[in-house]
Amino acid sequence: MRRTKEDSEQTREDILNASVRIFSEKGVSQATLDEIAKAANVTRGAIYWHFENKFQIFEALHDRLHQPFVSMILQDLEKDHPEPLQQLRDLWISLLLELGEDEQKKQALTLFVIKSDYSGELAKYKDMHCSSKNESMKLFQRYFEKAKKMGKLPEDADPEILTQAVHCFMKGILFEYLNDQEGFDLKNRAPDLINLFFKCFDQ
Amino acid sequence: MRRTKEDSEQTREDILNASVRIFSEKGVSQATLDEIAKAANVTRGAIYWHFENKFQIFEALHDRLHQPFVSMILQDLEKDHPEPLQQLRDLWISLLLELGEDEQKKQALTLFVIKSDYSGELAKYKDMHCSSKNESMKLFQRYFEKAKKMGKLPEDADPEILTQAVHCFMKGILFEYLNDQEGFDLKNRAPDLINLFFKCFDQ
DNA sequence: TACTACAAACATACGCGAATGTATGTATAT
DNA sequence: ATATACATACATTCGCGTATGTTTGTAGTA
Repeated sequence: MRRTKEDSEQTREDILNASVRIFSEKGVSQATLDEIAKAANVTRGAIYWHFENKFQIFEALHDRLHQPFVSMILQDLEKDHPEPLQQLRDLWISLLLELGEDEQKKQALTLFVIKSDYSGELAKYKDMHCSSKNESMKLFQRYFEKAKKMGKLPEDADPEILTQAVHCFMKGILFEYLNDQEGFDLKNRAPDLINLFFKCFDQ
Repeated sequence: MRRTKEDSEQTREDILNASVRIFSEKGVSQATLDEIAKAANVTRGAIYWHFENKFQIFEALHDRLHQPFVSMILQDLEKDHPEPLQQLRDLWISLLLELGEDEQKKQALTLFVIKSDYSGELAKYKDMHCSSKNESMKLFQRYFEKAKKMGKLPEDADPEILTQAVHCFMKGILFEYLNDQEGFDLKNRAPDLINLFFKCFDQ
């Protein structure tokens, strides 16, 4: 049996990695702790040592995904790009292209976008997820506000509506891609789709 | 106890209506047959009389939603509208506005767009759902093909990509609205969002 | 440095409730 | 009279949480 601090931390990571895989495949409510344990090469005892229950794992996974995402956008916003709309467009294209290469991220996004219906026990976490979404939406809105201040947008353009539109579009792309990864040629289609959408804002 | 044919059919409908409500609230896998039975004022015995199991109810609900939708679009396509893009835009706006008034439809869409993750036992129905989606996407594509033939679109415009874009956008709007109906002012926002998107295609 | 005691880090075993499917009972329309 | 249209009763399974057992790192002591 292993018992050093590093080993323990590794076990925790193993459990999280197994969980995101199982959760994304079967949904949180359909996944069993025994299944996760087997996938992580531990027993349910180990899981209960590190987490209170299935939903605490879910919460831990959410943090692991969301926090880096926010700080990444914040970092991108720091740059004083001369064309904020182009910057946002490029950000989304690269995000989608990176996603196509990162199995872990795909699993995590599948979990939080598609497979988590936030009902029953998960309802408690809906607010958490909603406020995360609003947080990142406000960040995206800054791109449009920047653009408007720089005169890159029509006078009557409403940054809030534009943000909502982009957000819906991206959510839809993510949803469709994650739902049918083979049928959706992300690598070739993502740039076209995004470019098409951002043409709305030209002039 | 009731036992005429009409009563029996009414019981079946009661079960379906209760199911779509419970399913949309808690997700298919979290919903129990006992809960559905109570909501329909019957016992589990009645459910097992009319359906094999929970998933047969799910399948029956899918048909009840999808078939009218397809025939409605087909009917709309029959009209020889001079501006197919405008026609599609108006179709979507009215679809969304009607949705806001129709609690049953909201429940059904919530079920099939958000709450059904098609994993586990539901995996069998993913293909069914996917082909339904492709079927309606091909119908939407016809609007763009019409428009292109009429010279209402640039030469290099690809109807398939346009269709995919619209589809992603609409899915995103639906998703966001259904996920947070109070936070999303569908009645006021839907026209703005759709109009914004369709401006991509003007010239 | 070696020895001890304790607690960390799990594994194993147990009991429980909840949901499912089926088997059986029953009233009534036809 | 019989099959329909259910209601009721029963058995089984499955997953969860907890209680308990076991091993080993590590801190304290001398």
